[in-house]
Amino acid sequence: MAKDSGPHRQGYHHGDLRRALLEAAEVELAEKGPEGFTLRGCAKRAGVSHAAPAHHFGDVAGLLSALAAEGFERFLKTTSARMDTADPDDARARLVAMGLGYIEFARANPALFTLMFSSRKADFQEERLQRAATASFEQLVAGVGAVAGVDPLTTRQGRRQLAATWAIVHGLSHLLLSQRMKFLQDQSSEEMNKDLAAIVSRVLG
Amino acid sequence: MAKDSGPHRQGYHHGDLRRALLEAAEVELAEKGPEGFTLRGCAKRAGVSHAAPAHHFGDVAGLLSALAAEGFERFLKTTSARMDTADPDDARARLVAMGLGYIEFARANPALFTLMFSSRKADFQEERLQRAATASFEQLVAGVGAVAGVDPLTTRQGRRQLAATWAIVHGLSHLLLSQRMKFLQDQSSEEMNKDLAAIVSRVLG
DNA sequence: AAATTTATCTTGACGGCGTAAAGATTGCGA
DNA sequence: TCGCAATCTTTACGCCGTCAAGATAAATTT
Repeated sequence: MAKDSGPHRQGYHHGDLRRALLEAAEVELAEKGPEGFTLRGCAKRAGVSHAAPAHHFGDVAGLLSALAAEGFERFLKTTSARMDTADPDDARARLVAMGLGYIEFARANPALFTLMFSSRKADFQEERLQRAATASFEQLVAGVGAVAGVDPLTTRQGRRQLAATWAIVHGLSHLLLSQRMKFLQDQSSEEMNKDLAAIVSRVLG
Repeated sequence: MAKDSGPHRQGYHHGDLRRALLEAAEVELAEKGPEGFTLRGCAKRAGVSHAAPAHHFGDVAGLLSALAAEGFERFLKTTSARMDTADPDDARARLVAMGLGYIEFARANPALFTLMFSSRKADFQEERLQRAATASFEQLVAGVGAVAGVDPLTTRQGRRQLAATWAIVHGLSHLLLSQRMKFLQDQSSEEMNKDLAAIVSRVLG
């Protein structure tokens, strides 16, 4: 009687509802935006009752925290992959590449990025989320440290360099996502990417 | 029978409910955050029924749009006042001052700033909001133009300078508001302000 | 293999939300 | 003064998140 979808869902029990709900939540987030997101909508997408998510995630904050944690894990993969395309001996080029990966992730996953950086709907005390977010931060610290030659957190100049690096890539990401940089976004995609690369490498240089 | 609060509210009619609702909305926003904000909460704060706001603002988006418009108007005043504390002949110093005013406003009005820049709950097609936001943008363009010597929107280098300026101050504002720059915020307030000034003036220099 | 426990999901209910419609009250112009 | 328009309240609807209780399936024990 149950309509199978994939290897799971053979009736009353789902099989891997946790995974299905996370995927449904990402779609819900992308389609409705972080403000229109609803738990019941996720349940409907996953084909279960509105109260089913509670058992796996407790409440809506639990689901969004898990999704945000996955977001940071994927975020780290994206920036790492970008870094590895640069000359391994050129710390500055690697940091610039990481920054461009930061912006790339934001543009490719706007709703997820917003959840990760512009929302209080996720609980950043939750362990997995905290660890994933910290790992991304530490990658940034290491990247700036490789350029500066010291741990940026230990010196005043290092902290300033760290803050400037983070702020420029985060500011560009956030302003692009909120559609406020029309003067950049009205251009062709290649032109804009050239501008972004030029801006980031100038500020980090 | 009616409990007077101020010169208005003499019974069934309020007197200046529109103004009272805007003030209530700002308090509601500051206390509950942009996510916990409710229209009924605003009405309760203003001492009217939950459906009263509809007549003045239509729906919740109308109220938040009006509040965001006021936010941008105050924002422009803040940045303008900051600019005027700098040497009138030093375009760069004036731009840096404006950027620090940008950050200052964000820190002084976190919930309002979030509504203005990180929310889709306001309708940016609404005329007054659009005009107020545009005016702030134009001030930024003029400030960068005064440093560059040309209209930044007309040249590639100008657009990059404009984007970098905006991104650095906006990125710092947003990351500070979301409590993610602990390595800056753990310091004393004066130390942090010195860092912010150094970062902004270095990027704009 | 049967019985029992545990995990998973559904159903139903509650209060709070935004909003629409209809009624009550007041201010204002004719 | 009378009638109209503006302002506010009341009531109602559907949707939301969450809780509690029940149904079902899987796992474990005997």
